[in-house]
Amino acid sequence: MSQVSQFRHSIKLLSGGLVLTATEKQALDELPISHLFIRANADLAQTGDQPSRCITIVSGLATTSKITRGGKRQFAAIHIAGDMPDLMGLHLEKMDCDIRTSTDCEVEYTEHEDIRSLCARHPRLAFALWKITLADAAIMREWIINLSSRPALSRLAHFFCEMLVRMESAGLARGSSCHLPLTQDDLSDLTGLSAVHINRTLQVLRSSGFMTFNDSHLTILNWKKLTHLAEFDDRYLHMRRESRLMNVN
Amino acid sequence: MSQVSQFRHSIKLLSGGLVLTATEKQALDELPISHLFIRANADLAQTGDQPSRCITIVSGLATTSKITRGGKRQFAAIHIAGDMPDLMGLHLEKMDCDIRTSTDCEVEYTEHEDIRSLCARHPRLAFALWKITLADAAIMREWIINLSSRPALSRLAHFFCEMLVRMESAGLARGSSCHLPLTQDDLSDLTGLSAVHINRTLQVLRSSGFMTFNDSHLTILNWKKLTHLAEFDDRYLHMRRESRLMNVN
DNA sequence: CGAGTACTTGACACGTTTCAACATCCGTGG
DNA sequence: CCACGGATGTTGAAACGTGTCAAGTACTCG
Repeated sequence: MSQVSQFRHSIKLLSGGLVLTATEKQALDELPISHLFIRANADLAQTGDQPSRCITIVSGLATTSKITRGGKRQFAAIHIAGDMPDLMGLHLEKMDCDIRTSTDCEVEYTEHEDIRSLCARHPRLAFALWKITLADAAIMREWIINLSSRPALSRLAHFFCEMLVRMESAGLARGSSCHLPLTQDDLSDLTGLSAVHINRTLQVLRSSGFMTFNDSHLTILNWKKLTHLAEFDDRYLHMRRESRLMNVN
Repeated sequence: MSQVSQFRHSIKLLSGGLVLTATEKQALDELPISHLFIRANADLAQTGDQPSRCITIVSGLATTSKITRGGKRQFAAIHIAGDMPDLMGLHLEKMDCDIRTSTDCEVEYTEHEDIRSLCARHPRLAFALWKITLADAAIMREWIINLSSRPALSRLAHFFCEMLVRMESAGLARGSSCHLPLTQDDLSDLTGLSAVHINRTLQVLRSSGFMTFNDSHLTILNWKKLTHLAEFDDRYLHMRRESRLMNVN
């Protein structure tokens, strides 16, 4: 029996526990999927591309970014295992952003044509994929709020809260800790703060005792106080209740 | 013969010129739609709601916002005629944001159940609606860039560039000018800048000679220079070439 | 006429950026 | 083995953009 694809896994996971029928399962199993390993800092898609297939991340980190005139790269999203970062390419003619690996990545490719035909035949699977793009949009909405209305300390804290919940939901956290290989420069591009200020803000977070971020390792020591500081409310992530972080230490 | 709904019009417009088949047209015509007038500053949907229908704006302005702990309202999107601001409610269980009218609005309501059944029977219409949500997401991506990487002057200019292109595409602009009933407080919530700073920045924009914003009226006097100042590139709006602003004055 | 809303202005405070120097770590090649 | 360069992290001091507060104007509407 063939191994279940990350693609199928993502649909189940992110669709809020959709129970697949036998024919839906079969359709997913028959979906041609190719499996690839990609090095860090490689382009998965570039602005202006018209991709013919879409990516599911099996492992590693990737980012969605745009370049501003100053040449500075600014991140608009970060993607972890299970995410489908260029699903928008399925319906939009051209990519309006760059998608790059941030670490070595294992990815699956699925042809747009196959997905379209799958969606046409199985509306519930189409809805599940559609929902994934809507959940991604919800995250962007929250990022807009985070960027425009929270000072450095809360903003950075908010980012870490989001990442731990998402990593936990992807099965990549142990307790309230996870591997998160981002440099302070990455955090700068993610939060819109200067790298120097990220450094100082990290020190404040560390000294608060609520969390640490060292050696690519995020550890949250006081979830309650950190979420309060960050004004973090995980409802925008649209995850199922039972999969949420419940630690109250 | 019944009047063509804004819903149907939006699907055609935003789907990049989808040519509807006879049966698709019929399906759209048979879609039950109710028509309502809503006063300014009224809630269309609130955080936590589980809406059973979705809105198409026929006229007026609406916003998507979230409240931060300070009680400050921050906008994550602004919607004009033809937009479907709560389409995410079709697949997400609960609203993660508030949607409110900003002016008096004329709206259409369509039941989720009817849309779902329409989508199941007509995949191309499903794709068109899906694409609308993806185009909205693309705007949010650009807002993230705008908020995190551009100083007040470019940021505000960028917002005005976007609005003129969108209004033009909705048929609501005359030349390079449009009615845009937003207060400086609204602009503050839209750009993440203080109202006082909006005021000063507007003065700079005015004195630059590139544009004016007075009496709820936006006029762009030098499109080329303003877009350059704003780093505005309309490709993220995913409109069809021919509908783009072509004035180079 | 008074109240309310939107807009305007000035002075000052504060958060964040910038720049420049330095520390640390790590893989690579001599 | 050590020397080196490059990427990453750290620190200090100064400059700058933006926020805040407070006062005042202009306009509309009842």
